[in-house]
Amino acid sequence: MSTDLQLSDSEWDLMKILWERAPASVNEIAEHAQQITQWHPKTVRTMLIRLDKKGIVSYTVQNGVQHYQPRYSREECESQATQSFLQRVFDGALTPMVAHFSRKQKLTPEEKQALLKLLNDGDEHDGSIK
Amino acid sequence: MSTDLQLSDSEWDLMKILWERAPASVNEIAEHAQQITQWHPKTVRTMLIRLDKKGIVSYTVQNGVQHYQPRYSREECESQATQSFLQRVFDGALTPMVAHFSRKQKLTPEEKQALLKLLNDGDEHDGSIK
DNA sequence: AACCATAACTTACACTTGTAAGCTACACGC
DNA sequence: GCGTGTAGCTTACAAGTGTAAGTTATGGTT
Repeated sequence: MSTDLQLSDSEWDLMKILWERAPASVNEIAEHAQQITQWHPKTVRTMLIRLDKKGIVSYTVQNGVQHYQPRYSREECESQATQSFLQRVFDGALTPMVAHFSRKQKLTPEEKQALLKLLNDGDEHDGSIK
Repeated sequence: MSTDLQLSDSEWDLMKILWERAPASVNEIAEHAQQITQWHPKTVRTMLIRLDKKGIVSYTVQNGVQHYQPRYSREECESQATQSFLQRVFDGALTPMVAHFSRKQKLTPEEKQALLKLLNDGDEHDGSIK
């Protein structure tokens, strides 16, 4: 299942809009897209058609107008993308990536706090060290 | 500077070989590549030519044979890739990505330990909370 | 019934990527 | 000097992406 879910850069931008406001007509989508990008409405439609062919979105017709919606949650797509990114760049491991960030001082104190909290919370509700 | 550095999937695989054994002849590279992929040596050459055109690798000629080498460190490329990945998928923030991982229980206890250590070490040698 | 606006469908075209094949030129061995 | 094997150069071709334009069909308005 979850056949592929490889989204291109632009597709991500488009999907983000869909996840927020689906189901939406092409016009609604194109309108919101233009607040972020320079896409012509025709471009938006083409992209939606392609996403549909790839099985990533679907549409229903309401009052003779197509309303598109994602077939996968943002979470699912994030998961796929993260996996394949980590695989590609860091050979599959998360730690080196964060290490990288840490080294480069790209972490704000707030982020550090958030991460620490996350990790500690996780510990509690998991608890096992095998 | 560092013009672009967007590497494709296959290019990453190839670059990983280069970072390990550069400078290396096409044959050496192709040989190592075949332990990982199914690439024909001609394919490897084509990829190197393209990477050269993109300014990502360079070569010197030794005994009439080209020896290729990266023009950017793996770190630099990782940095770029991570930035653009986080931007694309998580709107630029690292925390949600790790959160995502955490939720999905994808973190092994070892990874958690490593991450905690990282974050704490970072704190010490940085120390400032603005 | 005819017309017009708008939605939808079909087609286009250049660039990138994956994956090489074919041709050429030089270098070494006879 | 001539052939033969490699290294390198040129070309190819299909799928995917970015970015639409052109054409048709359909529903609402007079």
